[in-house]
Amino acid sequence: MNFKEILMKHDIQPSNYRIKVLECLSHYEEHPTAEELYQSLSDVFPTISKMSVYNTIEVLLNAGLIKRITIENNEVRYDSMLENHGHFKCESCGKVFNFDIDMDHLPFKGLENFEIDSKDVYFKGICPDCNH
Amino acid sequence: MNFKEILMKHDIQPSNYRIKVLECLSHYEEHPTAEELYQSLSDVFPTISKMSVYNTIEVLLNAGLIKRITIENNEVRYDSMLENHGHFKCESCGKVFNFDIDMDHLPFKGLENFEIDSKDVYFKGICPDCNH
DNA sequence: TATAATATTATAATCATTACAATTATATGA
DNA sequence: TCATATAATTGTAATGATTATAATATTATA
Repeated sequence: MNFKEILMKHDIQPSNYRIKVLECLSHYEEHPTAEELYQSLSDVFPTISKMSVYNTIEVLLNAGLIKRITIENNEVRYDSMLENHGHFKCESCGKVFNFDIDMDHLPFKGLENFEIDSKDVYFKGICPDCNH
Repeated sequence: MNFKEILMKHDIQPSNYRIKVLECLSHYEEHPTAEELYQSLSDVFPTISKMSVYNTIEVLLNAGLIKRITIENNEVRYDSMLENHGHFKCESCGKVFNFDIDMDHLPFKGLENFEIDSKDVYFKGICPDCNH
């Protein structure tokens, strides 16, 4: 998986920031907030501004390479778009887990004339670690 | 359906504000923001403060009588808890529609040891009115 | 190299929500 | 009924993530 090539295929200049954000979001089970992304990138690029993080997110969102997750009020997280999956948020530790779900076979009805562009499934509860 | 009795059953004093908020949220296909709730209540109670709307929402949320919907970044909406349903947001007109979905038979796996307390399904796309 | 286009930065503004303290209304016991 | 405690409501200010805007730096390309 070469993030530089992915970016170029989408006509986006593969700047270091953009490559690094894609890389961060592709780590399994990582669903950072903009702030957490800023912290991560600061380790590698000490002079980066928070604006650059927001700009980078914006560019990647528009290209459809990443995705916003808004399970909770006041907590916007980001995720890569590698495959369809649901998100489980532990209400105890706050961690967000991916889980497998077949988005093409959800048992819904009543949207016959609607054009459905995206589907999100969010669960909340307690994760095994917190439920010992 | 008597909102006053519902509130009393949950040990909540049935103030006029609380009754009215429950009533607003029980209207089918209404998913107001806090701001929109404030506008609605202002029509009936001209002296109401926005703080009272937030307080009332908080009380009803804690009692499990209403529910937050956070489909989009920066747009928190509220919904009654009458039955399980999914939410479809039209990306053209912004309206949020309910749709039927069988939450007890979602095709997911991988959460064997997780305690699942709530499930939300959010779709986005274009509604029939906007897709003429 | 020169120029245009794009990326990055810094600063200030926005705006929904929250915090907090003061006031008002309601419930309950004497 | 009145006094007091409890809860509800209000007003003001603070918070904090995101956005807007303009200036600067970098990159691409002729």
